[in-house]
Amino acid sequence: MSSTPLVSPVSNFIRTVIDGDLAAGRHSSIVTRFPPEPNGYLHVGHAKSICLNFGLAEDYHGKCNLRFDDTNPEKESCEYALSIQEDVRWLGFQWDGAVHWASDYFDDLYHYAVELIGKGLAYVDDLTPEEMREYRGTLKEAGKNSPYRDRTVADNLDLFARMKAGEFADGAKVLRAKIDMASPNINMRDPAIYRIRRAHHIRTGDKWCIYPMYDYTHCISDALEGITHSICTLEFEDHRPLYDWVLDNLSIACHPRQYEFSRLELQYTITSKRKLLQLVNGKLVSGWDDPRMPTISGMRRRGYTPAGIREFSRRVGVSKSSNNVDMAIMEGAIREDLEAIAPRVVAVINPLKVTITNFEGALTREADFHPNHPEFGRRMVAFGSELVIEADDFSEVPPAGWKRLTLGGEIRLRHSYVMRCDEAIKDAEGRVVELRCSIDHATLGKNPEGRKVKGVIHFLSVQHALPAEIRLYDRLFTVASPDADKEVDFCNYLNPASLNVVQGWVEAVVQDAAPETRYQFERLGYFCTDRRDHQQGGRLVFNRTVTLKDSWTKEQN
RNA sequence: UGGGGAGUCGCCAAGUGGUAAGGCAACGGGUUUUGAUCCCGUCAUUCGUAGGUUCGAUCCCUACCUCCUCAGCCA
Repeated sequence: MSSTPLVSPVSNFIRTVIDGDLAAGRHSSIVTRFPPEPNGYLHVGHAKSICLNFGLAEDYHGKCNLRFDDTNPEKESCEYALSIQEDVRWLGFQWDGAVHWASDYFDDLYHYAVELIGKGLAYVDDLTPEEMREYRGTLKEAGKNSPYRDRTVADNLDLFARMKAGEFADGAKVLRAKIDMASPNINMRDPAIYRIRRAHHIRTGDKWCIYPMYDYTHCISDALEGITHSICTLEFEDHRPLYDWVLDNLSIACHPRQYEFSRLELQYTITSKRKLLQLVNGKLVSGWDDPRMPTISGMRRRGYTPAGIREFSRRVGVSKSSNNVDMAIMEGAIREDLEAIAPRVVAVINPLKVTITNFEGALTREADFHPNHPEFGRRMVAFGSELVIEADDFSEVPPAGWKRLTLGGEIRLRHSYVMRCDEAIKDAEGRVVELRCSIDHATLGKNPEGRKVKGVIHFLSVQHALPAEIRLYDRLFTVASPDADKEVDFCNYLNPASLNVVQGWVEAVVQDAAPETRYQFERLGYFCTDRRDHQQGGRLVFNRTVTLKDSWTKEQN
């Protein structure tokens, strides 16, 4: 039931390119692709890429493929591939046709390699990895040719066939593209395109002992699928000449064009797969889907909505400049969606007992689930002689501008009576432990006469409320760029208060909520029943997705 | 002068040789039985710096400055 905002797409350089290609007749429609390696869980950066690629296909009435770049069997697993598909679908996208795999093209890739060898454009090299690094040169010095570079086509053909046949040990030889060891672009200094690796592949099993490299595979896979615009992040800019070189030298008619955009950097979080893995392995978070994680599964569990994440992606746009996106943009996008779709309900997370001294004759009242959407329905708001309110809503010595409860003061109990606090009862240490209050029986559903009551606070009738576990999340790191300093381990910046679990009370209507049900707890924020631990009709567990905007607290600081 | 990129409001980000969109944030004000939402208003004489071309430059040219990125048989 996510809302679909009727907003126009934001202009960006990729759309400009597409518009030009379409206008010039270079393509009649576009085909994009989202090409993850199934070696980990997707994060918010991938979410941006998904929204970009699938979004472009939608906007231009084209197609978008999901293709797994599964050319490094040692790192890949079916579990990852499955989670990636689930994440893409959850975000609200559907790939064109069946899922594609680079491994679908292993035979083609092999034959194209043979074609390259036949043209004298690839050779089998016996250099060790260390020797290869030495021969490669440096950023400022040209490399030098391998002594094996001039093997004959016949020898290369024979050697490559034997590599495939398993005659050589892992790492003993590689197939290299023969380009230019003096190129200022290191990617063009005879890059390896096939290596020998006896590893079990999740799809081809033990059929192959040689596997193609990314640079060689990606462009051919794109071409084979008829991709028109191959969009990736900026670090592949230097690889584009190689992408083009491979396709220019092969008998493939299709030549997709690669475009690069800057990867997303979100403040107070990290998106490095390696570091995310470190958090999981080090048990610093509960798992890949810990609600504090910037993974898609983590954001989902936290309560972020697909429409909210899509809107976030639209708002941050696509460019080539490095960025450091303010969390407020994400939170704003999430709140906007939740504001429209989340039923309102009451919860008290830091309870203070209130006794109503003149309860006799008090009534209950119906209240809307959403102030601007009567179609969401209504529910009864229970009242009782014993209530709980937020401890924060009472102050003996209120600061200037206070609109909440204070000794002798009146407030409106949301959806109920106007209440006055007559007495504060304290414990031995002087802490307020209970309030004795009285209600104005004439104020149910109407304003009191002769006076204005500004403040409104929420409450729950103890007798009717249900206990619930409420998990309050804050940012995972204490600094905006936790991994900016290479000298300091980002774990030093973990926020010790990123998770605060409290026992609170909720309205009984939420009792039968299914996992992943979203609510606004009035005046507190948006919450979502936990996917894993919440039990419908049983143990109630809520995750705080995001707080409400709070101009009062902000003003106090 | 190794190659490749980027520099427009606090954070994102359009834009074009014709006189700086939008969003987020912020700040005022109004409505409100959520200090929420909603509504109204304010928020870059200026586009990294310095020159040049031009009637006119953020956009073209030159030089400079800053930042990012590349030396896996990873992707």
